[in-house]
Amino acid sequence: MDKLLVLKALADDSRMKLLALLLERTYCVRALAWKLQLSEATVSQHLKVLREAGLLVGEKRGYFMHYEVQCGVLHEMARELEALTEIRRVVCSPEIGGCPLAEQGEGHTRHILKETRKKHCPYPADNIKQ
Amino acid sequence: MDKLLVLKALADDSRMKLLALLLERTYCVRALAWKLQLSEATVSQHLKVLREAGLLVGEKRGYFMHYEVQCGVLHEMARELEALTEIRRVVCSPEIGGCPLAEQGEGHTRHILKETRKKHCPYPADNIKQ
DNA sequence: GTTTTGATTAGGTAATTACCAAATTGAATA
DNA sequence: TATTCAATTTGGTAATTACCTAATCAAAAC
Repeated sequence: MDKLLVLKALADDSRMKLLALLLERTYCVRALAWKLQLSEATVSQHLKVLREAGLLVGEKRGYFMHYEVQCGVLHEMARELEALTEIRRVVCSPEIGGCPLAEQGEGHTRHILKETRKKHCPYPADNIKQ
Repeated sequence: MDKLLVLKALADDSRMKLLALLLERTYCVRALAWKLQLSEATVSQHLKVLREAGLLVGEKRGYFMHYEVQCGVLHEMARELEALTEIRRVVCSPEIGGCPLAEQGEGHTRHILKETRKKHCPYPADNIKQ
């Protein structure tokens, strides 16, 4: 799953409406266009974006396309957002083993010298350039 | 929470990276710009988008801004995606009480007459216009 | 085989977005 | 009070996107 592609697909009002409609039942493109007050071409393009993100799978039945929402991708995406929140903050605690940032070679150690900056920005100006 | 605003904010690679970085710890804008190889102005604008979506809250401490990721909004967003998947399909089942779509005045009843279309598109062409 | 018809693609436009350099802001310090 | 400096805003550009109409495609019906 391409996380970014899915988010971009979801980040549009018309496409969210299409998903919601297609979750409820099957609609032909003309019906979707009518519901959203858009041209069929525009709807078709939105459906393509959703398809390319993996959120829809289409199948032609008779005259009409039948689109099915891939709930699995929605679940996966939700899980990805949850996973983000699980990132824990790195904190300096000299008492119990020093500062994990000091070893990263990211210029953090310098701050220990400059007290005023230590508390504020782990990347002071004179440490970033170059 | 403006769902669409949050999705739009998340649907960008740079902004996702900013969130991930800021979840781990505080960075000054210059540090973020350096990490992402973007100008400080650009990063500042991305931070604004994230702020306006409610994903970040900033506080000035000394010279520097301290941004905090609002995990609550991420959780909410994840929950919204889950909620989407909970939409259940409406199905016609004449045996147990007829067709729930027939009463919606959406032109569904007509399909019962046109057998070939009934199975495919609930909105045939001649039923949509106007 | 030709016609019909739902869906897609092509071509073009207006609006939005991502980016940068330069100017501005405003809190902290000297 | 004046200066410093991180962050933001402004102004401008190139790329992307959402939308339309018209043309094309492909399956079904005749």
